Amino acid sequence: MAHKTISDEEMVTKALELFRTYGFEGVSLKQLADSMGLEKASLYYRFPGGKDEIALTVVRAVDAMIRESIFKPLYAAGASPRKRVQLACEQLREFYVGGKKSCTLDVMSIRGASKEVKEVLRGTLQSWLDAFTAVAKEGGLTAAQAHIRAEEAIVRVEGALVFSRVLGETASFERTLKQLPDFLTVA
Amino acid sequence: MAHKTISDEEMVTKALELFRTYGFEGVSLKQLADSMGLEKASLYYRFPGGKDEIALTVVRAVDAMIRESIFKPLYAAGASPRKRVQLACEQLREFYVGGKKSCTLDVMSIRGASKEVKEVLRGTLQSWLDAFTAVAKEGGLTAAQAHIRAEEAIVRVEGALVFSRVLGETASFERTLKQLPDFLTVA
DNA sequence: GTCTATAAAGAGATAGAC
DNA sequence: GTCTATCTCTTTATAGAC
Repeated sequence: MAHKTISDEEMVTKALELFRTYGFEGVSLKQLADSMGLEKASLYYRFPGGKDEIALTVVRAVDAMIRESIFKPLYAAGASPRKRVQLACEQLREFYVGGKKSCTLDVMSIRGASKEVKEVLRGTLQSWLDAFTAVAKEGGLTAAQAHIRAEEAIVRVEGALVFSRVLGETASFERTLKQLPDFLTVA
Repeated sequence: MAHKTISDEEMVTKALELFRTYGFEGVSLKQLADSMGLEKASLYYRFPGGKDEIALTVVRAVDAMIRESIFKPLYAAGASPRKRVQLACEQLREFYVGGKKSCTLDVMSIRGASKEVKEVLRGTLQSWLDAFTAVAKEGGLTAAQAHIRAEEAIVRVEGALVFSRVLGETASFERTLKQLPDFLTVA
């Protein structure tokens, strides 16, 4: 066929890859179009709002993705709280590719993206906090303790990703993930 | 006078403020010039390499700044290791304005900046790691323990800054700083 | 050492053919 | 649903007056 076809899902995947690497301001419509095998104008057919709308779609997709693969299993009964955290860590490892890829909460929260994008990021982080808090409570921690541990757990993951990016290593990210199951469930 | 004058130091201060807020790609020469009260062309007189050179100057200045205000006091005898970490935390609080400002290690390490910039960031982080490790050893931790604690301490600071930025709060940053003196010196 | 003016390339965005 | 063509604005960068 003369015209390229690419599913919405693939478009979001390509866009996510670019945004998480170069940040919102660091990605141009040409880069986005090239990565999808389309012309710039074609992107406006699917995303009339341009780059802002693409970015918003991406962070919403990431939100849905990790809600499904990480937060939801944390609430699911059937396995022990510790085991569920362990599972969540495996998903985190996969999403961040062993610490080699940055977090959209980090790179997309640098000023430049729209208010809507920041609002989505805020919601994602809050849900992450809630999920970690819930599982920590179930693990036996007090409500206050659970909240603090949840916050610190996320802080460590985000910090390890920054640390890993700057030093070009992944050991700190791996060590951080290993700590989480006990950190979130053992008083 | 008809022509504006601004010291190199003030230029770097203005540029740092912009870069740490908007990231490398998010800052234009016009923004830089405006913030300094100069025309774009005037920036090229002082920084013939353009934006790349300005960014490099900024991260080098930050490196020198925190080397002097944070790392050096950590090595200075006279106070207990714990007290020295406490002092370093006060400097960190000041530099990050209580958690309201981002870290250049974070925002400038997102792809877009030059290799030289990344190399400087890497050096700054390594020196930070060394300083925290040294004080932790002095505090009584084993070499292996000290290194891990140093790494984790930095991870927590960087993570708390990201967390604070996304949620628009500063409590997590403050809590993180409060932990550091004991975390780095008590086995 | 800073300015005005301008070049050249790239950005986001739209119109209209197919 | 994607294309080519084009528009406008911004970006980086340079030339030359003062």
